[in-house]
Formats: sequence, structure tokens, C-alpha cells
Amino acid sequence: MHTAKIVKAVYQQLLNMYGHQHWWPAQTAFEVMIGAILTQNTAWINVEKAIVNLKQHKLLTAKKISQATPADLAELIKPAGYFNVKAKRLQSYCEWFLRQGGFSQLNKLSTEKLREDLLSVHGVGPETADDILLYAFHRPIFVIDAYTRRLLARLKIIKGDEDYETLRTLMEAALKQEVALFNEYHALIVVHAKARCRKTKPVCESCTLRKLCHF
DNA sequence: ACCCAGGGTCATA
DNA sequence: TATGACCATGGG
Repeated sequence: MHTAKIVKAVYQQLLNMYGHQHWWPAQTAFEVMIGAILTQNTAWINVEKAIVNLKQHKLLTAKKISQATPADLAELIKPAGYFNVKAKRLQSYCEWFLRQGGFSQLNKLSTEKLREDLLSVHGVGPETADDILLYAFHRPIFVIDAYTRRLLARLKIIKGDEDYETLRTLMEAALKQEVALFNEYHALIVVHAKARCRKTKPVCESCTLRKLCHF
């Protein structure tokens, strides 16, 4: 299967184009987890505003978030959209996090067990769980998002309607199981997607991987 | 005015 | 199991 060769070549190309990204854009592992939930189907710029609000009100801890009223929490995260839904999700997550004993206890779990537990939390689906596993717990899990799916479809590696696990298995099978590599690759895919050709600029001149452009 | 953004859950057939 | 509705702000 030379799928692996293509996947590796794309990584090298993206790295040449954009350089190292040092992700996730957050100051602490806890902030990574909150951001992962807030960014569900939402532009990151809006998530940043919500996180700033949480910081300003000193609510960026598991205890504070779980103790806040849903209405107060919703008000602060408003810029991130879906604020009522996400307020509940943040609280479900923080209650679970505290119940499990926080990082000190969760770090002891195997990656498989931790993933299973994360997925059991209301509001945490596969991508959010994998964001958290990779960027907050530093586990070798490849994050699949809409950009990754489009990219693979564009490269004719997939049709596009495959399920999440199929794509994750595909990417993980093509690469060395290294946290740093998975971290960088997913970040590069997102950065490339953000820098993609716009409607106002149908041809991306600087893009040496034109076939990867999404528009 | 329209489209989409670093998804997930729930109801229906 | 497989679609569809729903959640909602903000920038292009």
C-alpha cells in the first residue's frame, strides 16, 4: 500500500510550507481540554474570546466551572456559539474530571482505557476525545477532523464517507507512533486549511500542493 | 444575505 | 445503521 508513502510525503510538504506549529494554542493542559470542547464546529477565533472571558472571571478551573450556574457559564462562553449546549458539556466534563481525580489519576490509565472513559462523557465525541488525548495527555492518537477528511478525499486516498475510526486507523498505520509527529501533522493540516485558497483568490499561487487546496 | 467554522446528540425510519 | 434536525456566534 503506497498510501503510507503519500501520507508521509504530504507531511513533509506541509512542514516545508508552514514550519513547526508547536500546538495546541493554550497555556495549560486544562485549557486544552476546555478549548477542545468549545471549538466543536466553531471557528477558533471565537473560542479564544470565550477563553479570555473565562480567564478574566477566574473560572478556568474544573471546580469553578462545575460550581458555576449554567446561565453564568453560558454568558461567558457566548462568543463560541452553542453556548447553552457547551455550558452543559463543560460542566459534564469538569465533573467527570474531578470525579476521576484529575491529571494525577488519569495519567495512570492506558491510552485505550482513557479514550474509552473520555468518550463516555456527555458531549465528548471522537474528535474531542482525541484532541484531549493528544494535546492534553500527550498520547499517540491521530486526530481526525473535517479538514483531514477533505484532504484525504482530495488525494483520492479515501472516498470521503468513511467513518471516523477508519480514518484514524489509516493515518496511524501510515506513520510512526510518535506524539510529536501526530501533534505536528494535525496542526499542519489545520493551518493549511486556514491558509487555503479563498473564493476571492481562486488560484493559490504560493501553494506548492495545489491539489491539496480545498477550493 | 449567505456560508461556514478544528462536532455531538437525539429523534426518527 | 443511517440520515436529518438542532444547537448559535461572528467573520468573509
